[in-house]
Amino acid sequence: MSEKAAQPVGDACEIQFVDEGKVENVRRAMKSAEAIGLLAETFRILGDPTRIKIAFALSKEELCVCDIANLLGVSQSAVSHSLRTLRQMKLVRFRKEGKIAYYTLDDEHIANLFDEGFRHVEELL
Amino acid sequence: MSEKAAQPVGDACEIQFVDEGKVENVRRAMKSAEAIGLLAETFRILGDPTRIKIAFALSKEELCVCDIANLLGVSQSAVSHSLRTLRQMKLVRFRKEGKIAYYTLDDEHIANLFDEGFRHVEELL
DNA sequence: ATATCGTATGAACGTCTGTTCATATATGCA
DNA sequence: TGCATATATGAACAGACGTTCATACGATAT
Repeated sequence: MSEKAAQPVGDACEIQFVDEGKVENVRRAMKSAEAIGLLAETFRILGDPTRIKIAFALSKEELCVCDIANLLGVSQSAVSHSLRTLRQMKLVRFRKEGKIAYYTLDDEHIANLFDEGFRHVEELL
Repeated sequence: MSEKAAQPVGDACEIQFVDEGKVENVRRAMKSAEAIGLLAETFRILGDPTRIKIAFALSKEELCVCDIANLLGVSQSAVSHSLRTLRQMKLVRFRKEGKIAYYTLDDEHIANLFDEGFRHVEELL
């Protein structure tokens, strides 16, 4: 009998590449695992209707938690939890004035992400 | 006794706004519910490590399923499922040549999203 | 002090999601 | 025709996620 059983019967194309050259190109252009992980995390955080509405609103105006909740029709608790998530990813920042917390976008790039994203989305409407 | 019990005991700031003017500005700048929903969905889809790696790779080169799987060290099945998700959001497109399916990014804007996103992320590293 | 307001947070619950496994389809080759 | 290859897909399971509810915390006002 032949020795083909020596090869682990895993998924297709175990070792060989269809286009070695292209794969090498991509390998060279690939970002660090950390960068990709952080970018995925950033997109994931923005990939929630509540959080993206909040972030988009904050890209237009500095707002307090209370006004965000009313504007979006979401509970104060949900907004606060969402803001914490956005904060942890350094997407928003806040200052406190008495008992009121005013939030803004922390990063200019995020507003650009929205612009670019809407450009993609408008082709789907 | 006073009539303050007439106000529903819900979350803070029931009816009044702290900054009516700002809220109005945001209201005017707000995108349609569909657009926001689609953008959130787009970000959500890209917010997965496997899918973002695939999409990023495809932003550099047209690749077949098999090479993507090997390049990223992910099972063929997982890649195929991921590609379907990306396809449904019109993020990637494919052509078939014999038994091989070659995928590419469907939208230029997505590559720009990556550029802008990495610019944000690099400030966190 | 005590009450109220704006905000934050922990726990809990139901839902959604990504992977794996098994299998199906379809093309190419012998 | 039969077999290997490349890809697609359905079911199922474990883990993650977002909201709600209750409550805590700090600041202001009475």
